[in-house]
This record gives sequence, structure tokens and C-alpha cells, in this order.
Amino acid sequence: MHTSPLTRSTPRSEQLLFLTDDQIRQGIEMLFFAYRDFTSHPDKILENYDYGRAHHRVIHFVNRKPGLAVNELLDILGVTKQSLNRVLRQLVNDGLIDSRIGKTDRRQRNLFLTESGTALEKELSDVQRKRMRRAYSAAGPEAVQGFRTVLEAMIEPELANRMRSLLRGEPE
Amino acid sequence: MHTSPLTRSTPRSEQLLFLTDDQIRQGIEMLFFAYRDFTSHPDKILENYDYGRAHHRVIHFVNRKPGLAVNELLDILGVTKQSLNRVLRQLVNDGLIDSRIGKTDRRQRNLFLTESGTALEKELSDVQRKRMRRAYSAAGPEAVQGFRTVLEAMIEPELANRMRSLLRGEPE
DNA sequence: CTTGGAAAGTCAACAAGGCTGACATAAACT
DNA sequence: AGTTTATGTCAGCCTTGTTGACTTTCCAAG
Repeated sequence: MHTSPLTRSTPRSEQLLFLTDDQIRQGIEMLFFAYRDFTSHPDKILENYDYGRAHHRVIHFVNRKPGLAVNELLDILGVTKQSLNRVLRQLVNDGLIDSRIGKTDRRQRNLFLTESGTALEKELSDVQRKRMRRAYSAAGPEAVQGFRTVLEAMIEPELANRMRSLLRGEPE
Repeated sequence: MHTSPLTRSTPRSEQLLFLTDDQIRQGIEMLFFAYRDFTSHPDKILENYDYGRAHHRVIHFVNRKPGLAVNELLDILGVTKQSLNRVLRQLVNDGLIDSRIGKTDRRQRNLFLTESGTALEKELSDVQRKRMRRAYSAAGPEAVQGFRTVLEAMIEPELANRMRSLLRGEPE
């Protein structure tokens, strides 16, 4: 973990090359293109089911933490309950998600993927993992470590912590 | 450059740790959160002008290559001309973008930022660069190199080349 | 010089997925 | 008993994407 490259004795210009406006701008653009490209394949699959990216996100996080409460999911996704409810209702009606009344708090609904929900999740995550794995193995372990380090630094620490605690452990 | 660690004779789990499903999944999620977090600040600024992310993208790429033709912009953004035309018309009407008839081919429109367009571009890119620079300098040069390597590997080579040639040189 | 087709603009209609506001219900908490 | 919380739902709005159809402009080939 780099603490302060600015204090090193190496020539200033060389050391800060990665922080020039041009380098930064390239990073921003690459992030834009990579993100768009990365989501395009799942988007195409979802069309066959008449679903969109919003459904994908719900399916992903319900699979990620089975038994997730609606409130937690709202917090993770950062959308309104009305917006979430629309896609969630479809997924429940279509039998991809099972919404069970909470055992301890009966106001809550705990969300689980059904068998067909799990199947779609697998179909979607397979293509994304395949693609990410291809990029990872082309780039190599050190690059992947750097990739993760920069992404981590890009996320607001407060947000990152909240997400971590929401997605941590205790399934069911 | 890693070629194919899967074909190596070392079934060493350590070597492939960065390619486990769990590692991949973490990368996917971090990309999601980082991208969303990264775009949230410009989005808030744009609200003050009653613009959205679509306007931001247009402003960005017109600034990136002044004199860009509408067709080129369509190719970069990957949306329909009707969709682009809506936001483009607003920006032209509001005097942020100057649409000049092409000198060599008078069917084409070459797009330029006006003074106020440049001002908004600066306002938007300042916050993004600031944020990206913060992440970059916290992560360090090696991490940044890795970040860029992975992103590069994530983008379809064909797409990457097309974008490169569209955005290259010859301004005006 | 005419005509085919490319580039651009526009109108209409629609869909996904955001948003707000208002309201209902059940359960938990105090 | 009364308040708060978790969830669901209805209605309506906005942005930004889509398709289809049509026009105008204008380059370039026959």
C-alpha cells in the first residue's frame, strides 16, 4: 500500500506522470467503456426474459445474501422502494424470487432465489465471470491487485463499510 | 503478461487465487459500486442545470475532440440518433454547443463547445478528476498501472480500437 | 444533369427504470 | 394505546433509451 509517493527522492516529473490530467482522463474514459462493455452481455440475455439491468441487480444481491431483507436491499441498491418494488414484484410473480415473512420480525420479508431464479442468476453471472476472468488472467495477478486497490480507493469509505456489513456472512 | 495459468502444470491453488469465483465476484461488485459512486457527484451538479448523464457524455466527448461529427459521436456513445438528437438539441439551444456545418462535407455537423459549454465541462470534469486523482494517489502508481491494464483487457479489442481512432488527434 | 444514397433532423409512440407523494397494513416498540 | 417501522401499492412524472416513418440536404456516380 502506497502511503506518500510525493515524499520520495525520485524525479518529480516521472513520479507524478500517472497523475497528469491526461492520464486521469484516460482512466475515466476507460472506466466508462469497460463498464458499458461489461454490462452489455448480461443485458442481451435479460432481454430474452423481458427483464432489465434492475432485475439483474436484485437477482445478484439476493443470491449474494440469501434471506436479505427488502430494507437491506434498498440500502444496497440506493433506489426508492417504489422503484425496487416494481421489479421485485415481477420477479416474485414470475417465481424467480421467494419472499418469506421474517421469522423474528414478521414485518420483514426475507428474499430467496427459487430454483429458476438460481438458474437465471447462474446464466448471468457465468458470462460476467467468464469475461472478468478472461480480463484478469490476461492482465495478471499484480494488475488485478492494482485494479482492486484503485476501485477500493474510488468508493467512499463510509459507503464501502456499509456495503460490507450489509453483505457480510450470516446467510439465513 | 500472463498467458494461460490454467494450462500450467502447477495446480498450485495459490497461483490462481486471484481467479477464484469469489475474487471475481468481488471485482464485479467493486466495479459496480465504484462506477455508481464515481458518477454520483457529476449527476448532482447536472441537476442544477436540468441536465442528465446523457448531456454530460456529449459535453465530455465534444470537449475531447472539438469538431467531432454527429456520426462519430453516435458511434462513440452507442445510442440512436434520435436519442442523441434530443439532448444535443437542448445543448445547442441552450448555447453550450455550437453545431457548425461541415466545411468539406456540408451534410455533416461539426460540434464545438461554446464558452459556457466549456465552463460546464470544466465544472464536471474537475470534480471527477479530483476524485480520480485522490483514488490514484491513494493507490499508488503500480496499482494505477494494474487498474488500467485490467480495464484495457475488459474492453473488446475491436471496440477499443474503434474508440481510439475516433478520438485520436486532428482536432478541427 | 439526374438520381441514388448517405447524413442529418424531426415527429410520434413506446418502454425501462429512476423519482415523489399519498396512503394502507401489519407488526413491533414504548 | 399510540407511535414508529417495514413493506406494499397506486398514480403520475422525468430521463433516456428504443423503433418506425418521413423530410431535407447534398455528395457522387452514372
